[in-house]
Amino acid sequence: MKGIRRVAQHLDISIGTVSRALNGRRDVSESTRQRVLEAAAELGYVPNQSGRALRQGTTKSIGFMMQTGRDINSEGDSFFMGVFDGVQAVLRRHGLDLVVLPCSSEEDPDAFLHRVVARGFVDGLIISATRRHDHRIEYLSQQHIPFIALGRSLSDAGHPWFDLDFEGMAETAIDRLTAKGHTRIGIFAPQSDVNLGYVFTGQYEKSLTSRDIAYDPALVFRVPPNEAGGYAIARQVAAMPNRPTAIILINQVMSIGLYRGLLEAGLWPGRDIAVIGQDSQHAHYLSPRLTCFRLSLRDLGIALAESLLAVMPAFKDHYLGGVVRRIWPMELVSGESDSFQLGG
Amino acid sequence: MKGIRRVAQHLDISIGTVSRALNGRRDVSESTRQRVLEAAAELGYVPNQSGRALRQGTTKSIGFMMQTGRDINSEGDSFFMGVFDGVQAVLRRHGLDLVVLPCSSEEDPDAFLHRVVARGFVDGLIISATRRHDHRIEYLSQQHIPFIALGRSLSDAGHPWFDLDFEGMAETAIDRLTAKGHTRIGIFAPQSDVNLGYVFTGQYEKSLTSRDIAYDPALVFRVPPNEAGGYAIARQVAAMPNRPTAIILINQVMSIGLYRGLLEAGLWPGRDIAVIGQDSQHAHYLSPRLTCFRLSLRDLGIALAESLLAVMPAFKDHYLGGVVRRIWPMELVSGESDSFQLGG
DNA sequence: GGCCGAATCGTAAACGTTTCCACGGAACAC
DNA sequence: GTGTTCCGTGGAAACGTTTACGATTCGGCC
Repeated sequence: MKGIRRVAQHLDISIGTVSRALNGRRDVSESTRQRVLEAAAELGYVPNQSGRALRQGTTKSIGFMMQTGRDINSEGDSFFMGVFDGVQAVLRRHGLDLVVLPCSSEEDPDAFLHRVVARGFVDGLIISATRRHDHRIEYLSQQHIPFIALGRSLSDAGHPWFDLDFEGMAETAIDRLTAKGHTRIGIFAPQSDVNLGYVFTGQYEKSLTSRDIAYDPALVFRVPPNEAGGYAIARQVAAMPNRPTAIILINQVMSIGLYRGLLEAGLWPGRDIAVIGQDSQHAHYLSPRLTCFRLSLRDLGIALAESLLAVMPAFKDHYLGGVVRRIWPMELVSGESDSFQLGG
Repeated sequence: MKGIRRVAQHLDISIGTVSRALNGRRDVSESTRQRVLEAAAELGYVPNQSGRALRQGTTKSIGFMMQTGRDINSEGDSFFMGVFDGVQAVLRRHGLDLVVLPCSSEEDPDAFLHRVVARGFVDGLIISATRRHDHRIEYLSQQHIPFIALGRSLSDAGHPWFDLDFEGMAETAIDRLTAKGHTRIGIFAPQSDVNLGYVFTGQYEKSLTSRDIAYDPALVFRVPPNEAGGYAIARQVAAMPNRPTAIILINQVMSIGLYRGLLEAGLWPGRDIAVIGQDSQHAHYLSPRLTCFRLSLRDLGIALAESLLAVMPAFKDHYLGGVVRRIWPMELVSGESDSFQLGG
């Protein structure tokens, strides 16, 4: 005798009553509910996931699809760990569980997602590494699976998304740099279809032209979004005849490579060239100290999970009906890497 | 009409036949099998996870328990992403899926694991952040859940584990350093119950005494295993009257903090003090270049997954019966951070 | 022709849970 | 005493799948 039957038999009552007692329904007397709870605890009974899911058509778990082993994600692996912590904390409070689903580099992301959804693995989804043109968005919208995309996309199906405030960061950084006399400001732009910060490059151009500074395509560096990319930028910059006087990298890890490349070329951040980057556990230990946009990953995870709940009809208290679009503000913290006045 | 019934109806055959055809049983004619496969592909049918799991008592998925938001894991968050990639690749080839289960910092790991197991979420488990005394090991052994622990533990229940070759690293590093004249060699030791490299400290002492070098407890630094810990070591070292001439850090991220601390104190790695660390995406961009133990995370993940399969009776072709204990060898690659002869 | 075995396929039970429905009894109003 | 309501409980159906088992067909062989 296993499962719910065991505790029912132990108390000599029906399994229906046990189930009702445990699920907090009110058509069961308070005395039997107490006895059931005790017995369940004593026997270490926890409802079987498959049975419950099969019956109620809900798995009580949320999937977080990520893609491993590709340069897409080098945005910062540590990025995810912090986010998971926040997401899981919120979900637990609502009786949900977070299951992270790594799509290996050998598998097609669309096929992977299809498998996950069709198998009925999860009640809702968070997808990351959103691409500018992303089939997953159309698919999930069409299948009516509650989901939220981490990162904007051009495949806008009126779907929910959550993204960093790239516009704000571009404007803030450029405002700060131009105030110090900089006019030649280099940035990183995504190479492929990865959406990573393409909003940023758009705002970059706007912010420049609104200040009557010419937009120079040569200052937009197309490299992979990882340490190697940062290093590559430094090498290119060092070799330029008319090099930029400042560089903005909206990415957690690129500054590591950039620093190394600059230092090798004899260029000191904060003295020979200004650098603004993004905060991370590692960047915090760069020297000279990096001026960067701070980011609490856990708080971001909390907001992300709440945004997902807001598009899940099953959660009436959080449900906001339609589509959620949330932009996460960032705060600039001063370091030494941009602390000089140009032409002074 | 949903699920398997739909494709059965579509072909006007019974659901049993459909199931058999898809599951590769041989009591179904080859012609109907082909028709079933076509129809399934056309209708986009994928067996429902809950139904299948309920019936066969197996979920075809492997859990990877990790703990987020604690300093335990700062061993390197990027560590896991690479490992996941390898693990998932192997599992897929055997029809399994990897689900990563993040235990948030707010939840008790033992309770978390109990919930996962009792709910029948997974067929097997990989547990990380193994502690020296870890209830999870006893629990899983007792429940007869196939699992493997990433990291050794004193709670040795004759259970399967997988760990880095700390003995080899200690011996190699000390051999290399003593050959260059070093006798005062500092190392990092775990603070709490985290097992992180406690094997290393043991071998460290052995390797020293076998070379007639006195073991000095003052050279064993108890700090958190993250960037801040590395930084703390540097500060302590700089302030010591009789400071070590070399430091070994068997951790992916500590060297980042250590470098910063040393440089702030005017100590140059590779000139004033020797440093040996562990490879990582970030450490690769330290300057001067870090002498470190290289590690392919993906390959480690592959070996880890194969080790797990070896303790799962359901996989007869890989099953090795009893307990698996596997030590992952590491290779030292020379950098500049220890490239000087002492007293030269 | 009758019988047997092999090859295919349909039927139905089973997995563990939730939930609808019905039933019995108590309480209450008439 | 009868009817009505309400509460608590048991029984059974249902979720979607796999699989043991039985049924059917067909060919071959005596």
